[in-house]
Amino acid sequence: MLTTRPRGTEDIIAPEADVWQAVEELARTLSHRYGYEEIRTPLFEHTELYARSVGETSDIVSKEMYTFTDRGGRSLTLRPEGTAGVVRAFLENRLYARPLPVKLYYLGPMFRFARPQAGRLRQFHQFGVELLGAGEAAADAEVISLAMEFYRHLGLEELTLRLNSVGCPACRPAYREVLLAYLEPRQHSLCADCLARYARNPLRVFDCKEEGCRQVLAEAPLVTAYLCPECSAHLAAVRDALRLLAIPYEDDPYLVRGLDYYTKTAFEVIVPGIGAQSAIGGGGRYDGLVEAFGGPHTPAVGFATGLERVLLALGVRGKTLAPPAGRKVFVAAADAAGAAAGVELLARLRRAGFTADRDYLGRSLKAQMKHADRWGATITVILGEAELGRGTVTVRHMQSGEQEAVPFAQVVEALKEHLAR
RNA sequence: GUGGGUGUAGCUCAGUCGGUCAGAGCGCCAGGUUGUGGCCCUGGAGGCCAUGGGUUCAAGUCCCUUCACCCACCCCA
Repeated sequence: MLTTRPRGTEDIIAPEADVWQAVEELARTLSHRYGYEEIRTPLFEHTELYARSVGETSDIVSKEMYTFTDRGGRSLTLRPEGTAGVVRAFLENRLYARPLPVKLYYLGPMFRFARPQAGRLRQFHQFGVELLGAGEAAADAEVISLAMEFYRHLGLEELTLRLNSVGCPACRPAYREVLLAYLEPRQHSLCADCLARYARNPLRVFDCKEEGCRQVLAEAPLVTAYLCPECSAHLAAVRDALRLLAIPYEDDPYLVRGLDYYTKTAFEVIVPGIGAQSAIGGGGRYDGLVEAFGGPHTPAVGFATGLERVLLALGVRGKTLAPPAGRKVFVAAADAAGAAAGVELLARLRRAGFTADRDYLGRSLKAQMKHADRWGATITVILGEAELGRGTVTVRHMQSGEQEAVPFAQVVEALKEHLAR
């Protein structure tokens, strides 16, 4: 156990770590471009926060939280998702007093205690945005637009955007009754899981893939048919806005997100080929959450995407992000005198912005050359008594194998020219 | 929480009906070059064959336990 990482966690090591950096950089760049600013909330919050926002009956709260008691006897929970913490911070820091809407993005680890499988870890990473203080359908469309742009920049294709509305406190309760009335005489056809859902959160029966349940659902009343005029108009407006942005989508009346705080818009992005967990991102509107926490009425909409799943999708398609520009210089020493002179040269190269390294194992020149090659040096500078006697260094271009003598004092300048291209 | 699969060197894997079975390729280190990488040749390091039991004269090789990983269900990112 000493050398084994906890189940469902991963070490991210180069070269994969480079891909992570590229993806994260894209997330930040795009967010800023859309006017979002970063928010860094704690990795753990009071357990109560999640219980009251995500919902007691949700799977996340009922069986997936990493909850612990600290030494002060408080119940804390490692964040299972980002929205609750952002909303808490929005209120605690009185961000509602800032010019609305407040646009925030976050990037970091989330924790959920579930059995790991393809695309599912116990510690995973999300990039998400929250747009608080805007109730217009255009806001929903913007959030979706940012999400789709993120995927597009990464080169992900074959994505499907699924769209639905889950109603609001004005219409959902009534629909819930209608649905319950429909399901009640058909309980015998439902699977065990759905019977539990029927009792706790009937909307989620729509998630079921069991044949029996699907047959029952085929005739079931759909939430979209029972939306109040406001929700109905909102959904239509979101569709219009998406068409205006030329973002393709599919209406999915069966899409019901598992978190209690969603109202109106719910959406999900699906990608094929990454296993059973094909949703790489999702989000929706939560117009009542801020108010439920005692804040001012603040309609809001957000989105989050799982970075592990994004990387999976990238890998599946063999897409690779551009590697960092090669400016790697290795300083090799032919002898002790060269090694001494190389120390100073190495420092100069690094100060000039080069990625530069040398040998620290006292290895032969041959071994140093081999190491330089494996390391990916574009240029190796060779130093020895012969060069020092002439006041030069030998610059070897690793790809072509060509070498030239460059005056010791002008090495940095010469390499800048060589590697400028 | 449930089900299925897997677990031999750093990596990918061979190991036949239990009896030289502890191996290969790649990688790593070194030598072949006296100051020079990529190809080639040679040599070397590295494994309580996941773990703990059991069966047997004898077990990576059969049986069971545990753990881990993978995949699927649940659910979601």
